[in-house]
Amino acid sequence: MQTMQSHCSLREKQRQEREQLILKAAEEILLEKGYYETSMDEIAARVGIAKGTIYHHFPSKEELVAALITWNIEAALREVEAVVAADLTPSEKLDRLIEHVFTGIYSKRARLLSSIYNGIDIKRVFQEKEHGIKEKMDTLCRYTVEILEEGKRVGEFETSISTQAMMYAFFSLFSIRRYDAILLGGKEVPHRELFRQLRHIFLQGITRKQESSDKE
Amino acid sequence: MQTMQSHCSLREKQRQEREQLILKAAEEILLEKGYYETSMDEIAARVGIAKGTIYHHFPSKEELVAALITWNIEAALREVEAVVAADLTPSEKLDRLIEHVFTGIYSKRARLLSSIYNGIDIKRVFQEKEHGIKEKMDTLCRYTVEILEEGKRVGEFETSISTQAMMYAFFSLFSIRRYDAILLGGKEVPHRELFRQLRHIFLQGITRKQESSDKE
Amino acid sequence: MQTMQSHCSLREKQRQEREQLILKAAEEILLEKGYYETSMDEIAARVGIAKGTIYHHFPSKEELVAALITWNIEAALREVEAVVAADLTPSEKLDRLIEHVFTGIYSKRARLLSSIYNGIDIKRVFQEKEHGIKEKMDTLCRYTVEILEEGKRVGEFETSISTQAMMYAFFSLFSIRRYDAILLGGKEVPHRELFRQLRHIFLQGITRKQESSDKE
Amino acid sequence: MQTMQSHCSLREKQRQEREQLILKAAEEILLEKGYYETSMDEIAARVGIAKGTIYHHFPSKEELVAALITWNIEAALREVEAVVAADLTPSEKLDRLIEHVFTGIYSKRARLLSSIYNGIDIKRVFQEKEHGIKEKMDTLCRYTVEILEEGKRVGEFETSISTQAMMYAFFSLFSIRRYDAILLGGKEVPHRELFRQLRHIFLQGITRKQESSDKE
DNA sequence: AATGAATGAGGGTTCATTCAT
DNA sequence: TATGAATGAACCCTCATTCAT
Repeated sequence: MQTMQSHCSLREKQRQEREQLILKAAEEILLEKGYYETSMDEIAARVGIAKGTIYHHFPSKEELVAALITWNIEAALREVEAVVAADLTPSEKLDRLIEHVFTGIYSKRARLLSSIYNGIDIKRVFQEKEHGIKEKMDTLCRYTVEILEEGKRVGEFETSISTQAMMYAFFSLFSIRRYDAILLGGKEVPHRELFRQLRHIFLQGITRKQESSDKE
Repeated sequence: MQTMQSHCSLREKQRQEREQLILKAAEEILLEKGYYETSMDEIAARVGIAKGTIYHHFPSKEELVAALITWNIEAALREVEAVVAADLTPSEKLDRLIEHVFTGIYSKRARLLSSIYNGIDIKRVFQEKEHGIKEKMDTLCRYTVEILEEGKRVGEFETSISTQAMMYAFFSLFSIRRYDAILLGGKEVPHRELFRQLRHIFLQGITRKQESSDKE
Repeated sequence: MQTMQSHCSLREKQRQEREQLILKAAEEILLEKGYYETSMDEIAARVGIAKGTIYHHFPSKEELVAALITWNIEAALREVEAVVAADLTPSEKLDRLIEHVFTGIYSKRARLLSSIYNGIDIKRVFQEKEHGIKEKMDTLCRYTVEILEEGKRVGEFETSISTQAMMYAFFSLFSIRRYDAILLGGKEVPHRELFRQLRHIFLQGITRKQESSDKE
Repeated sequence: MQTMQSHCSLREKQRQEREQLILKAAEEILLEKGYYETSMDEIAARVGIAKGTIYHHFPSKEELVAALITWNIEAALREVEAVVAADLTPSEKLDRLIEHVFTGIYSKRARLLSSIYNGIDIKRVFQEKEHGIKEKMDTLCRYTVEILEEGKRVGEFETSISTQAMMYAFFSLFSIRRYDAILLGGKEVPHRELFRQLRHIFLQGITRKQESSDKE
């Protein structure tokens, strides 16, 4: 029985490892080529397994991508939770969050999540209840909203700006890499510096000023 | 001769009308479904013509989309030119530009242009010289850069923030609608108000302050 | 009435001229590209008329090609008839015929006819009765057969070789250009000399020898 | 290991068999209808497989045909090599070669090879280096040239006829079946006898004569 | 469980032919 | 009658998914 146990868990472990490899490969290719230009063949080839094997782990291409997204969102969620739980002022928390966004933005995760919200691509996967992607995303938002509203309460953030607008501004940071092609034209950028300045713009934009602000 | 004239121009007019119809339909479906999920069949069906007819107007799906993009960029370019040429302070110019972006953002144009920079999708079309899309995009950027740098010169914008960073921040406004699904959750928004606030965040973020700014 | 007459015949003349232009253009492109790679669009473009106009002269692409073939075969037939009617020995007649073949082979006509018998391409057109292509071709053959058999009667050609075999050998001369690509490899040939030698091989091959020949 | 071996080779064997079936079917239809009238659908249907399956074996229609041609040329090459290596006089070698041509001519191979040099059809496939078709064809020619020139050296063939002309005459034998439709008119022929006589014409045509030859 | 060949619906594209102007 | 835009069937090819081994 024990043998069977360990046998099973070994199996299970191998299975999980394999699954990770598939997700890894899928992520890479997805980032390189996008959803539609990524074929199951290529994923299988990169992992070094047969195409059919992927279907033992994921029932369809869409589900594979959904799993990938779920996995990434959960990771993001954990990070955000840590930030929220930390003993910091709202400004500092937001700062950390932006740090994560940017560190991530030039890393795989954010680019993947961004490429996913690339609008139309895989939209349907998101709406489907089973993966709870929407729910997790909502939780993620709620945490951020909490920080912002706490910031307003303690007078750090401008109360005349709706939290929703702040959220939009915050999320728009995720999309920044999309404009590399236009704004860089091939040149390299010192990412850190760019990040520092963008963070400044954003924080400056939402920070509370003594003598009010926009009256229009 | 007159007959020929009018005959020709009638033909030509009909041709152009049809072309517009095709572009219109393509734009709609493209916005709904994205590049890959949009089939020539469906476009034809929506216009109410045969699939082959599309190919009398556009040599390929890619070219059809390229035409659509070109058309939209040119329109944007004209608007930006008008703003640049106007007798306004840099702040006011930028304000107008953002106005356009937002008016557009909840219009087809910006969503289309945004969905285009969706990363990988139609990238190749962009690089191809013939359409001059890249060039027009560059021109568009240059205009914006001019406004920003003029603003720095006259002391309206913060000189310690690189123009590039400002550009990134500005362009990120284009992507805002992508987060509707997460941040709205189906609710409607008072777009005008959201726009006003986002504009505020952005302008506030780049505006020059008396008592310094970036403390990091 | 007379006016109408002449009016009609003028019309008719113009019509015929137009038809010739179409046939001419079709012939050119057919020779360049073959049947399937030749499009009605291209033919119309080369003539400088609208595609629809071709259909006022020829009910279909196949019929257009059939007309072209018929036209060429009739011309060939006239030439052969002239040779047959001339006051020459069978050897001399055959010589003239070969001359025609070769002069033609490096001319449009033979290449066209050859490209047509390129096997499969337009086979069906040939079988169709209406154009009488088959009949004309048969007539053409009969003339040649007559020459060969007369040659046998007067002792010029080898009687132990069947006329049919001679015919096959004779016709095979038509296909010679097909091997240019392999046998020339880009080099130019002195066609006249090549022709002279091939004629020699053929005539030598069928000429009567004193001491018989192949017994096997 | 054994299992894997046999497993692999079984797979591989099946694969090869299937590939042969596809080539077989393609050959048949190609001969019946020619390149352009042959559709992948029909090939698949004749084999009794799905269209997509063909693409697991050949990356495109052109490549499928190229494979077919390559296969046939290689077979021809082997035969020719055997003849060349044999201990025979040039005349005898040529005789054997013609034998092959004719045996083949009423077999699939020669008809296919002939239909291929049908001018424009599949030309491009030939020029492409990868298949080495051109090279193999050249080798094939070289062998034949060797025989002819050896024959001239030993006084069997007429030195006043260029080897090139002989080659043209020789190759023209390949095209003979094309004239069946005209020269046979549906009747059957005793192929052996026809072959004997054509061979005679050809050999007689190039054989050295005591009392000169070409009188022009 | 792993394999990878087979499937077949679906996509983009071409082009002979039709037909309203 | 000439035009050329519209048509739509047919083609080649791709790829997510299935299934026999």
